[in-house]
Amino acid sequence: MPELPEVETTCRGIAPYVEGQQVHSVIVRQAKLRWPIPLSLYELEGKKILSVTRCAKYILLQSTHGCVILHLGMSGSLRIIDASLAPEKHDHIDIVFSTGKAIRLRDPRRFGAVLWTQDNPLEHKLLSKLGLDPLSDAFTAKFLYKISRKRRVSVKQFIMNAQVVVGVGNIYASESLFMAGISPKRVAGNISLARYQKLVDSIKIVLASAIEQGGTTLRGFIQVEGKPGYFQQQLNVYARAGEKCNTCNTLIKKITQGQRSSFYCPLCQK
DNA sequence: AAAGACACCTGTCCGC
DNA sequence: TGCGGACAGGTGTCTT
Repeated sequence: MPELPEVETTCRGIAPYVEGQQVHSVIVRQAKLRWPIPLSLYELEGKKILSVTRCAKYILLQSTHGCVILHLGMSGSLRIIDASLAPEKHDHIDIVFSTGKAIRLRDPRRFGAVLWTQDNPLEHKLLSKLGLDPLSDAFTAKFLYKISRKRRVSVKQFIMNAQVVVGVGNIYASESLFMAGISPKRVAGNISLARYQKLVDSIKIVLASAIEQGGTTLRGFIQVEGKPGYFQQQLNVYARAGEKCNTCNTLIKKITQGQRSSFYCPLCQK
């Protein structure tokens, strides 16, 4: 699923159908997601949605009295549908509006989450300790350089650490490191400020570009209107093990780091 | 405090 | 065609 660009694309897609709308009903067909769907979610019924925002990879639906905290996990997606449309196998939750439209959550693996809070969602346990948003001005080379000193973890795992920077998942971590010319195996604490500058620039470019393309679709990820994202057409290394580097024709390598696959060009990335 | 292993769950793909 | 195993875009929690 969803890394930051897919979540951002999803937010933008649902916002026009959701903001300012009255919730008619909440339908839960499968309550066993990552955490059980709380019964308090039904408090959303009758409320009006004020805003749709993204915080890290969480989608926040702020209503007049309480906020839905939604996460798509590995395989989740949201669509806007007519509420009368028959649900399919993994369509677990609908939020139905008085307009007759509904948000429908589909999530085969059920690593996603739907929670409800009456408090400030940013103070929620899941959100309060998150690192910087990579698209914010606060996310700078100086920041990465400073907090990486004495860290012995690989740079790839470091930029995937949500306590450092949020939203850089497995695809865009590999892609950003390729663009920056940095090996994913480099130790985070040994990287120079100048190279972190290159990395920060690359992360921002890769993510912004992926958002423009509607995200990456590898295994059926769909956007709100049911279309796929198109960024996979410009992946340089991710899922390309054994293929030729687009820059130098060297074969792309695949290694395992922190139990996740990493892809890189051994010649372009040092 | 940091790093690593493991957990959650289903679908798909590849080799035999 | 069927079956077993590896693998998949995430992240909280527990153990070293």
